[in-house]
Amino acid sequence: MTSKKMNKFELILDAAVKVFAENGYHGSQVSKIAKEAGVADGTIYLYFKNKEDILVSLFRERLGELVGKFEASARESATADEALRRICELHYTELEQNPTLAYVTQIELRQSSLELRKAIGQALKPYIDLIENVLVKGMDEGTFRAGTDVKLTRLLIFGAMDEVVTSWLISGRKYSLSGQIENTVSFFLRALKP
Amino acid sequence: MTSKKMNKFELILDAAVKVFAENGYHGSQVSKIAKEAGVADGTIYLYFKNKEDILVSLFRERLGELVGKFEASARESATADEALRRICELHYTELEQNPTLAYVTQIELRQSSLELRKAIGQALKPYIDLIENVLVKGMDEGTFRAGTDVKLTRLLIFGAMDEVVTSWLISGRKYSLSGQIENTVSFFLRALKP
Amino acid sequence: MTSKKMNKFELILDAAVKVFAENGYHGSQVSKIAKEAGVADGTIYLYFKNKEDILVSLFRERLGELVGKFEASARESATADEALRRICELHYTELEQNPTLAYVTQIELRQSSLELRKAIGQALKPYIDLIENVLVKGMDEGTFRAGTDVKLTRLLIFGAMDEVVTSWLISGRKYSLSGQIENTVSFFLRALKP
Amino acid sequence: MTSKKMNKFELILDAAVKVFAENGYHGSQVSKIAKEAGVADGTIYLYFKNKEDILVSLFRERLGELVGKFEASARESATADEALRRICELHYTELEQNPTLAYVTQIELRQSSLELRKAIGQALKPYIDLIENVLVKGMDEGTFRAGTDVKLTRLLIFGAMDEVVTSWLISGRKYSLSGQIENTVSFFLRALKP
DNA sequence: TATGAATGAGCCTTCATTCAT
DNA sequence: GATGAATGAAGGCTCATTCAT
Repeated sequence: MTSKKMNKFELILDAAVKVFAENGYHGSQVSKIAKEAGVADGTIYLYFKNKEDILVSLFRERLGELVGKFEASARESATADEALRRICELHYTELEQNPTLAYVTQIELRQSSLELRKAIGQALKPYIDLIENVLVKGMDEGTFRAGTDVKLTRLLIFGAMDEVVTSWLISGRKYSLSGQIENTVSFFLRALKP
Repeated sequence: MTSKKMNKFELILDAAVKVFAENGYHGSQVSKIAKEAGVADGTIYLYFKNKEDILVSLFRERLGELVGKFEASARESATADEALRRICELHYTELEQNPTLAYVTQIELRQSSLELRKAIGQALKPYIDLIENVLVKGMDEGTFRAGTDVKLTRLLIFGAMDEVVTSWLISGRKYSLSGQIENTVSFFLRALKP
Repeated sequence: MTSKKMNKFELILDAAVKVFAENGYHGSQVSKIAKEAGVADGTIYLYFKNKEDILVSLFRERLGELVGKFEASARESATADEALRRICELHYTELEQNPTLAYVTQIELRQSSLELRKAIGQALKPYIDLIENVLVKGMDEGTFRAGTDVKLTRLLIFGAMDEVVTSWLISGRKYSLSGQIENTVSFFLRALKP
Repeated sequence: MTSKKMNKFELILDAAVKVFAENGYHGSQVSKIAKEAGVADGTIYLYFKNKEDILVSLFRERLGELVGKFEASARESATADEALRRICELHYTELEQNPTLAYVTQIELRQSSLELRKAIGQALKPYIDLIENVLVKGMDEGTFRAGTDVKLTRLLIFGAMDEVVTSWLISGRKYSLSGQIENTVSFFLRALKP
C-alpha cells in the first residue's frame, strides 16, 4: 500500500481538500477532516498548528507545486509571447483538470481572515513575480511595448484570468475553461504589443 | 435631522458597514452591529432575515447605488472608448474615496458561502452587463474589433480592475488608486482595438 | 414563588455550591451547574466571566456574609477573651451547620490556581484582620501578653482552627466540631495570657 | 556519575518537583515532566500508574524523608519541650531551605481531589503521630498539662505551623521563616504548660 | 414596533494514556 | 525496558436567534 508509506501530512492535506471543497472552510469541522483522512482528531494537531494552518499549508503545498510547473514552463519558452501563452494555458488547464483544488483555491481560500489573505498573497507572490519577469523579458525583446507599467500590468493579467476561473466555477463549470485560452491570450498580447 | 426620518433599515446598514470593515464578517457579532446602530439585538431581526441577509442587503443597496452611477455615466458617454474610460474612472475613484466600503466589498464580502457568492454575483450582474453593453456598442461603432467574445472579455476587464483594487487595499493603500486609471484604460483599449 | 423573584445570580451560585461539593471543582462541568440551576449553559456567562469566576464569586459572596457575622459578633463582645471565644464558636458552628459550604471552602476552593488562591486570600483578609484587632484589643486591656507578635499569632490562630475544620471534614464528620470549641479556645487563651 | 546509577524513578520524581513547582499540577503536562526528565512520555507509565500517582509518590518519598528527619530529631531530644522546639525548627528551616519543595507541598499538592487529599493525609500521618507522641511524653513528664486533648492539640499545632508556611510562601517569601520559630514555639509551650 | 434576557447547539483544542515497534 | 506517534474523549465558551413583555 502506498498509504502505508504516504505520510500523514499529505494524507490529511488530501482529506482537507476534499472536505473543504464539499463544505467550505467554515462548514468543515476538524473532526470531519480527521474522519476523511482516517486518523484521530488529535492527530491533526501533530501536523498542523490549528485549523487555519491546514488551509495555509494546503495553499502553500498545492499552489507551490503549481507555481513550480509555471516556472518550468516559462523557462522552456523561447519568447515572451510564448511564455505568456503557456502561463495562461497552465492556469486554465490545471484548474480545469483539478476542479476540487480549483474550488478550494478560488472559493474557499478566499473565505478567510485578512491575516490568511496575506499568507495567501505571499504564496502567490512567486507566480505574480513570474508574470512580471515575462513582461520585462518581452520589453527587452521588443515584443511588448516599452514603458509598460509592469507592477500594474501583472495585476491586470492575473486578475483577469482569476476572474475567468472563478466565474467558470460559479457557473457550475458548464463550459470549457481551456476553451477560453485562445481569446484570453490574444486579449493580453494585443494589449501588450508595441 | 435626517436621522429622525432615516429608517432603521438604513441605520443598521450603516452600522454594519462600519462594523464589518473593522472586524470582518466572522468577527462581527450581530450584537455589535446592534450596539453601533443604537438598537436592540432583536430589532435587527425585524429588518433582516439573519446575519447573512445583512451582508446581502448591504451589497445590494450600496452596490446598487454605485451601479446606478455607472449606468448614468455610461449613458452620458458619446463613444464606447469614452464609456469604458468612465467606468474605470468611477470604479477606482469611488472605491478610493470610500475605503470603508471598498474594504467591505473587496475583502469582507468575499468571506462568505457559495450561496452568498452567488447572491453577490447577482448584485454585480448589472455592472457586468453594463460592461458587456459597452463592448457591443464599441463593436457596432467599429471602435472595438469585430468578433470580440463579449462574455469572456467582460470578465477579463472586470477581473483585472477588481484585482487592482484588492491589491491596492491589501498593500495598505500606499499609493494612488486613481493614478492607475490611465494605464488600465490604455491596456483595455489596446486590447480591444480592431 | 420566591424563585421568580430570586435573581439568577444567586440561583446559579446556590447550584454551584451543591455541584462543587458533590463533584469537586475540576469534576464540575459548567453544564452540570446550569442544569442544577435550571438555566441554559449560556446563561451562566451572562452572570459570570468564566468558570473560575463562579468559584471566586461564591467565595466572595458566601464568605462575605460569614465575615459580616464575625464582625458583628466580635463587636458585641465586652472583652478580648469573649471576642476570641465568639470567633471560634462562630467558625466551628457555622461550618458545622453548613457542611456543604464547609466542604466547598475547605476542600474545593483550595483546588485552584495561585491566582485564585490570592483572590481567596483577599476575601479572607477581613477575617484575619478581625483576629488581629482582637489581639490588639486584648493587649490594650492587659488580657493578652504585651509584645505579642500579632502578624504571626493571627496566622497561628487561623491556621489552627482551619486545620481542625478540614480534618473534621476529611474524617467524614464523624464527631462534633462544635464540641472542639472549648478546648480550642482554652488553648489559645493560655497561649495568649500575660 | 550517580546519574548513571540513579534510577529512572528518582529521575522522574526530581523532574516532577521542578515542573509542578513551575507550572502547578494542572498546568504540568505529563509530556513536560518526561521532557524535563529526559525520558519518553511512555516511560513515565512504566514507573507510575498515572499522573496523580506521580504526585502521591512525590509526597510519599520526599515527605517520607522529612518525616524521618523529624523522628530522628525528636528521639534525640531529652524533653518534650525540646522535642516540640526541634519539630518546629525543622518544619520551618527545611521548607525555607527548599522553597521548591515547599511550593509543591503547600500549594500544588493541595490542588487535588479528595481522593488524593486522603493519600496526602496518610503520608502526613506519621508526622501528626509524632506530634501526638511528643504531647503524650510531655504529659507523662509533667511538662504539659494533664488532660490535654492530644487528638485536637496535634491538629492545632500542625495547622498553625502549616498556615504560617503557606502565608510566607504566598507573600513571596519576603521575610525569614525561621525567624518565626521562637515566637511560634513560645506560643505552643505557653498553651501547653500545666 | 421594540426590547434584551435567555437560549442551546455547536466546535476547536488539549492531553492523559496506550501500544506497535 | 524504552520509545513517541497516535488516540479520542471531554468541555469551556460563543453567538445567532427567539420570544415574553
